[in-house]
Amino acid sequence: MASPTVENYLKALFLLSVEKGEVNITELSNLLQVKLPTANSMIKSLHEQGWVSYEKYKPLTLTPKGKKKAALIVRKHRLTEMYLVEKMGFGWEEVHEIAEQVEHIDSTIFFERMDELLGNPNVDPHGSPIPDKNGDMQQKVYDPLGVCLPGDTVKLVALVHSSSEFLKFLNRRELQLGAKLKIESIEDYDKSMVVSYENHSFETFSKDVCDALLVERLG
Amino acid sequence: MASPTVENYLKALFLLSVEKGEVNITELSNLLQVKLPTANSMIKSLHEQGWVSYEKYKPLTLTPKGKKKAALIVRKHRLTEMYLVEKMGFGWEEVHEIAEQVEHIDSTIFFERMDELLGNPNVDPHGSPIPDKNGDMQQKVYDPLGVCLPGDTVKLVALVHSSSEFLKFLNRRELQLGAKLKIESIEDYDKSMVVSYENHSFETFSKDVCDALLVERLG
DNA sequence: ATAATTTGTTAGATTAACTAAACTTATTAT
DNA sequence: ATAATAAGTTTAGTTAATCTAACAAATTAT
Repeated sequence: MASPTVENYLKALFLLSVEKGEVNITELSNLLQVKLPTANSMIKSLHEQGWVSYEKYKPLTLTPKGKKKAALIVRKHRLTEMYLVEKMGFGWEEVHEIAEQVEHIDSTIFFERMDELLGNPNVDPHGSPIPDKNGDMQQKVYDPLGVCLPGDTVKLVALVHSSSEFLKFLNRRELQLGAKLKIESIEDYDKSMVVSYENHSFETFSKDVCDALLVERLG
Repeated sequence: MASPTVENYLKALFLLSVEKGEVNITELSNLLQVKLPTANSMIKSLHEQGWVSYEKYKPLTLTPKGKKKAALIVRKHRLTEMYLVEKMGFGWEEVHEIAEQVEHIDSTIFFERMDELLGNPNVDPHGSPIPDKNGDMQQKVYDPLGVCLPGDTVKLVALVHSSSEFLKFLNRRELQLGAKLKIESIEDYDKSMVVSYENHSFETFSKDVCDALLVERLG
């Protein structure tokens, strides 16, 4: 029905609006790696097809139909990532590129079977929520590690972004989702944090890293 | 690199040349469900890109480069079918459509992992050979059940074609690859065969069906 | 308030993949 | 041998997705 290209535009609009609220065409074209006029003319066509609400020079919004469609693509993407990690033994840093392609497969039974074999997961390997079959996604709001205080004990539950560089950085430090972290101290000068977890004691994480780690307070 | 469309043309050329030797553009356009001029102009472009040898009004052949490329697409298709049946619990009649899409995924690690998890299979769920990593495919020549004689005992090892109607027909009769068949008798009038296997005694198969079942003689 | 910058739009082209219609070459049947 | 049919080719045109270049509107900074 919708081409992979159209699906990618819808997904990008969805993800941008989840993280920033408003979406403008420049951001969209950057994310999709196309030139501005390309995105502009595509937006016109998405508007004509009822996926997007659009007025010249105004920010973009998905229509309910567009939002649902987009959420279901995100669902396919995140289910695939989970499947690749859980059932095929891939690392969390390897799955994005593959899922980028698998998400466009048009087969209800394929993704339903994945979902079933995984036991209906509600988060992907990076802690991002998996929309349900109706396209509804409950976005939990977590604190970044960066707002916690010395002495706090927290559990790592999700990541703000999942670039493969960041994921490899975490791999090198053996830090995984679910890990219990204790904040030992905070360096006042640069806000870097010293934390302990599992068999890592007194690891130092920069402010940048801390702001990308989403945690749940314990106790 | 090559678009899914180009990949589909190469795969079609490969499969047609395996089963018929020569390939003409009309057959190709029928298989791909496009009009003759569409196939014609694509063939010109495949020729210019070095995938296909082509002279006006002459039958088509893949170049070695085209043949290897095509075989590796067939490899991805058949590995996927095997994976879907063995690891995801699909029936052999459900996997073709999904594999038609998955075969275009560009990811070496993905298909290598599949291959590994499957234990490097050399046939797909319909008994068709899976080309190796170099694109080499050894096509075994099997007898169709239709040439066997009363009293013969044979093993079902492959199918001539795998339309989902045919596969469902076999499902209804609980006939699977690997089944040992005993030929009880042949009806002279229409060449239909009466065979027994597993817990089915004296099932009748039409000539058409017998010619589509590939077997290996036992003992 | 106006100049500078950023953001968005339009116009004009290109490429890939497709079509219908018209035409040509090859094959087959009488 | 030639007419009829089948197969293949060319031409001209469409749509989706992209681009560059030029221009217009909106926002920001002085």
